[in-house]
Amino acid sequence: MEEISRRRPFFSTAEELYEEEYYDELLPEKKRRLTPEQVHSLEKSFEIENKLEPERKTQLAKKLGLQPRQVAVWFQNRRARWKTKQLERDYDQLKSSYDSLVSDYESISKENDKLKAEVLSLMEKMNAEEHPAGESQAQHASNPVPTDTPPCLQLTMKVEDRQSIGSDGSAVVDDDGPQLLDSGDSYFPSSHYPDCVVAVDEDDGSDNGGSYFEYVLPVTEQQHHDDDGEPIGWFIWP
DNA sequence: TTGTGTTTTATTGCCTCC
DNA sequence: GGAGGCAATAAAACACAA
Repeated sequence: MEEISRRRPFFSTAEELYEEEYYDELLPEKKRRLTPEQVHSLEKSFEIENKLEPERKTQLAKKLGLQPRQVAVWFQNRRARWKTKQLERDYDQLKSSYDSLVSDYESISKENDKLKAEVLSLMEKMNAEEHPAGESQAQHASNPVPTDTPPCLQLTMKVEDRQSIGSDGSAVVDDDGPQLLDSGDSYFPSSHYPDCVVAVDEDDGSDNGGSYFEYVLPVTEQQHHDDDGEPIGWFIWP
């Protein structure tokens, strides 16, 4: 390349080794740090343009009293340092974005849990109003699901049971219950429960790769249907 | 003073572009 | 095929604690 060969010859005699002038002159192979002025000038030039055209390289080298090769090497190393710093900056930025997303997710998740609890409590309250205490105490004691509970509500309870016993995400809602017919995105066998609307949470957070029924709710006569007559949208509670 | 970690300068080898 | 860029690496220079 353009580098002038400045390799130091082997010293043949001790005299040569100790000859001050000779040593100083022929030692450039030994690394010399650039002066602060040289570095400052190179930095300024780098700020303007981090790539070096041959003409600029020659000019800079002449101006700073360096070999063009040294200038080229300095730019090379400077680009490498810049790249490293840039990677660190990118990493920090991504990390803070990620942290912020996690925080958002956590607060939304809490809000979601709160709303779920609210829905369940309202459902229980409604159930209690429909079936006042004492109406069928014995039955309630032995079976938490009243026989006259609408099919949708019964299924809801089964689903809750499935969740509470820590199912591993099997596609079967209940061993004795209806097998799931839908091989698509939802596990809900809607053909078995034509009067129900299902709110499905696609990701239950358990990483089991499946969906489960958050809520299964009966639909009133004011329900909305799509063109095929299937119930759509959220339920309207009676 | 010395051992050790970091920074800076320089080399090597490979790759791409003209 | 030569020039120049980059990644990996070596080695000198430097900083700093013990």
